[in-house]
This record gives sequence, structure tokens and C-alpha cells, in this order.
Amino acid sequence: MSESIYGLKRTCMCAELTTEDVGKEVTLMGWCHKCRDLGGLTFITLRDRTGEIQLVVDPDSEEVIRNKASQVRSEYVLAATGKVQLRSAPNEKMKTGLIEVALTDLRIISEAQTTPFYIEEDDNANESLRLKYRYLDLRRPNMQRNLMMRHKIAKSARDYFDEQGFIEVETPMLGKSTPEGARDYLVPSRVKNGSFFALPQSPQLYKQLLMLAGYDRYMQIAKCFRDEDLRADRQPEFTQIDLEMSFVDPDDVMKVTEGALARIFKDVLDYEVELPIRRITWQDAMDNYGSDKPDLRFDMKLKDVSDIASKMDFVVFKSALENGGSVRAINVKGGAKFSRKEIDSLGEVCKTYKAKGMAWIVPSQEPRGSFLKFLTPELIEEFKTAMDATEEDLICFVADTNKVVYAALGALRCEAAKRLGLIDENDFKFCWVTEFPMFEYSEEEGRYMAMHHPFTCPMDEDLDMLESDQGKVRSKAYDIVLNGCELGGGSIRIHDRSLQMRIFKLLGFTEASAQEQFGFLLDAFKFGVPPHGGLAFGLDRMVMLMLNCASIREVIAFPKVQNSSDLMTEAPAPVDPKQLEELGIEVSKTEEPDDDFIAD
RNA sequence: GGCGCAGUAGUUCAGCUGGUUAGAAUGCCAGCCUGUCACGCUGGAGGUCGAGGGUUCGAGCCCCUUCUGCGUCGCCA
Repeated sequence: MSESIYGLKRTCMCAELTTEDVGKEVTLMGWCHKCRDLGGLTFITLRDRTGEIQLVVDPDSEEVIRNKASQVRSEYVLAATGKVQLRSAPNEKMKTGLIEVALTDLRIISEAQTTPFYIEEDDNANESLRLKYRYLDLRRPNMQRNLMMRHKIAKSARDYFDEQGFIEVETPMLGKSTPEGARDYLVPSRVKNGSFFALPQSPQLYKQLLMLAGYDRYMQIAKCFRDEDLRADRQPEFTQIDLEMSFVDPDDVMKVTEGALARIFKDVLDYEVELPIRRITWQDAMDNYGSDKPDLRFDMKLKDVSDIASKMDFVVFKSALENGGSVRAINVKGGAKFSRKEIDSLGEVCKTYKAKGMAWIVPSQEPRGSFLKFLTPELIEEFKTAMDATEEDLICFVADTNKVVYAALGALRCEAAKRLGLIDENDFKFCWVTEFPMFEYSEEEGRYMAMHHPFTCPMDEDLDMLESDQGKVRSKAYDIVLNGCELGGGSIRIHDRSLQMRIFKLLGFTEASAQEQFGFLLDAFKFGVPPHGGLAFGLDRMVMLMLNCASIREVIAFPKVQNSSDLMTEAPAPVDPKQLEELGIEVSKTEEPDDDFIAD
């Protein structure tokens, strides 16, 4: 049985009431959070997105109300009218704990089944259950807080960029598939069977064309799509705060970005971001932290100990050095206390990143280590000095190609810091990583690929090396990093058509294939292009980091699970054959549906 | 595609070396209860131990396969 709200107007939200409202008659609407029937006396906690308030039905109330109150169950939607009064027994734990509403009218607007999990502050249920009933999960106060915080962050960003002269322009969702980069989500064309739109991986080319069109400063809170595997901080469908500016160099973009960060952190968390944000070149980041997104909340830098290692007759070190690699190490301060098992598990971390193993020593009076028989007391002393180590410390070595050494030690550094409790979860440590390599060699493709994207401008100093020493060319690209997480990235773009063609050629495009894929851009570049550049923040990641959430799903209303499906709607799902026919699509391979019946 | 973790009442979990009728808490239902707020008290219902197969006199537990979710490597210009 549902009653109507006909004739009723909500006068305020639940948690907006204060002791100043005592004596007023109010009408509230919301969900029954909990009902406590003491016999003659009934308490109902009513909840809306602002919080909770206690309703009370006492023995003197009309029988109709008392009867109705006894029917109320958790999550019923109620319209409650009554008088605000001071409680005789206050509850200090509740924001509105000093007051309550003595009911004079109660309507049950909507009944509710018992929910599959409790609607309460902390998540107490299996995540797949939460996602199947996401609309119930979203009732939980901390999910509501997360989404309201997300709104505040987006609003703060919009306000800031508006004040800085940026205008928001929407770019298409239905665009053209691009060859480089992530896998596209495709949308088949009905009108042109056999042809496909692609959902945007980013508004990259559109925003560049907006610069060419003279809009000077653009921003957009833009949905982006990448059909790749998910992670704790990665969804196939995500949101970027995207911006682009004309007549700028990297410094201009970084300054505007820093202003945005300072503004957002101040508005939302009342946190002062220290400006200017420290800048580290990509090479320094790799050499010191083994990562292009270093976590600066702790130190534990990598050190190159190839010189000392080269004096040894240890085949692991020797072969790495002979193959053009290096031997590097980190000093895990206080790591001498780790058990053999714990040290081995650190080695396993290194192996995840393709290292063949991890060598280690504890340089104490009676040294311990994994390769002692190759060491002399003098060598141990040399390593100890080089690594600035004490007898309490654990020195971990990885020897391999630089790429593997960086990856393994970079990850090991973070893992060791986590285990030693070196990370302050409430700290925000920003940095810029600049001067990224322009190209990265892909073993799989057997050629160089753009590290950022093919529209990134090489550094002027390195233009001469483009054809001669491709791997050494640096670009005007920069990433903004927070606590070891890539918050955003951008670059100054190429605005010269001939340079753009040169880059395409280096990436393996022919004149014809470049024209076919990016003809509209190359054509546009014939008509007067301002130098321009920009950046995009991952909004979801920013919210996640600001709220200290472990998963990106906690800050997205309706997220996907690991296989990119939606547990609530069960998308993706098969479609009607008629729809396929219209699109000229024939499905050659379908996933087997789950067999409900097993044949004997 | 690889590696690792998890799956037992509605929910969160326990379940010993393979051994009687699979437990607890909470939620739910009914009754009682005038100041609760994790209300209290009494009683009750509630299970394909993710699914399939195997070993065994006997499987929640051991083995194989598979499904689902999470983390991660690859991947993510």
C-alpha cells in the first residue's frame, strides 16, 4: 500500500534541522533508516542525503499514527509531519541528536523489501552484491559523500577555468577510430553498413582543432572510453578534465594546472597545495625512483652501483652489465629485521616486473646476504658506503636491462615503504615529470611508437636527432603526479604541418596512410595554426586520491567490473537479430551462455 | 592471455586431521515492552556449502574442470 504526497510539501531536509527549529512544524521526506518500537513508544530514524533525524510517536499520539508507525520497516519511504522538540535523552553521536520530530502525521509513501545488505556507513557487503544493487549501495552515507565530493571537485574546476578565461565546448562522442593508442569502443553505422564510429579515447584532436579555430582557451569535463583491461584505478569509461590553450609553452600550461589544483584542494579539502610544484625530468625520475610517477611521500632512492658491481665475479651482475644493462640498488632502511621469508617475498615483487631475481645484503658485523660468496669485506663496505647504509639496513639489488631494473626496483621501493609504514596516507605530494622521451621502442610492433601521442611536440634541442637517434629525442610532454599516481598529463602539440608529417613518417605512416587517418588534421594545418598545448586530468583518480579511496569504483556512480561488464544492468548483452540486420552485422562467434541444465 | 586471493543461512563470517542432524552474530517474521538510538526480552523461519565431475564406507574440507568477483603482469598513444 502506497500513500500519495498529495497536499504535502517538504519543508526542509532531515539533517538541516537544529535546536533553533524547536517548536516549528516541519514536513520531512526520506527513507526509514531504522525503526525502534518500544511498545507504547516508537522511534524512527529518517534519512535523506543530508543525514538523519529521529522521529518519535508517543503513546498520546492518535491511534492512526501509532498503527502506521508500527508498520514501518527499514527503507520504507515516509512523509512525516510533526513538531520539532528537544529530546529528553540526547544522542551525542548524531548530528541532529539534540532534537527530534514528534509526529502529527505519517504517510507511508513506498514500502520496501528487506534489502540484500544493510544500508550503513561502512561497506559491509561483498562488492559484487553492492554493484548488483548499486542503487542501494549508493544510499550509503559514504557513497553519497563520495559523489557529492566529486560534484564539488568538478564544480571547483569549472569555476576556476571559467575565471581563467576558458570556455567549455562539447566534442563528439561518435568519432573516428584512430590507429595508435588504446583499443577503441566501436559503434556500427546503420546508414553506412560496414563502417564504424569510435567512442573517444580523449577529445585530443577536437581540442586541437578548437585552438586552430581561435577559441584560445578550452576546457571540458569529458567522458572518455578505452577498451582495455581494468585495474583498481582504471575503468573503461572514465572522465577527464580536459584543457587546451593557444600561444603557450609548457610552463604556461603547468602554471594554469597548478592554479587549478591549488584551487580545487582548497575549495574541497581546505588543503594548501605548495606552489610551485616540484619538477623532475623523466630521466631523473627513472634514475632516482625507477618510475615515471614517483611517490615522493618517502625517499629510498635508487642508486646505480654498476661501478662496484663490475669488480665482482658474480655472473648475474656481470651478464647484465655486458648486455648494456645496469646494477642498481635501494637501501631499505631498517630492513635488516625482515625475516628470510619476507625478503624472499620482496624478491617475488621484483620477479613480477620481469627481473630474474633480487640480490640482497645486510651489511652487519656478520653480514647476511644472498650472494655472500661473491663478496669480500671490502666490497661489502663499498656497497654500504655507496648506499649510505647501516647494520640495521637491507640493501636490495637488481641487475638487468635498465628498463627491467627501473620497473623492479621502482615497485620494490613502494612495497618496502608500505611494509615499513613509511607512507603517510593523509599527505599529498605532487610533482611534475617533464621531458618524456618522444618515442618508445615496441618489441611487439618492431618499431618505435609515440610514448605520449603522435601530436606531441619534440623538444627544440632534440629536433636534429629525430632521424638519427630516435630513441633519445625528448618531448614537450609533462605529467602531473600525486602520491605515485598519474593524475594527468599533457604536452605542447605540433603546430607545424611538415614537422607533423615527419613524426608520422617516423611512426611508420606513409604519406597516404597519414592522409587517410588524419587527413582532416593535416588539411586543417594548412590554414593557420597557433602554437598550442594542454593537459587532461583524470577526474575519477583525482576524486579517489582526494578521498583516499582504495578503488576507483568508490567514486563512480555506476562502475564496471573487471571484465568490463555492468553487474546491475548486465551490459553488455546480446541484441535483437533485427538490430544486427539493420547494421549489416553477422556475429560469427558468441560466448556460450551458462548452462542451467546439464544433460545426463 | 599469465600469476595470486576469495566464494558456507538474506548479510558478515567460523567450521579442527575427511566422520552423527553444518554453527555464530546480525538481519527477517511473531509476541511482549513508555525514552530508544547496535533498544531489550521470548519464540520461530531460514542452507543446492558457487557449479560439475572424481577419490573415499563417508567430502563444506582432498583432487580435476568450470563459473563469478577482487588484485596484479601484459595491455592502457
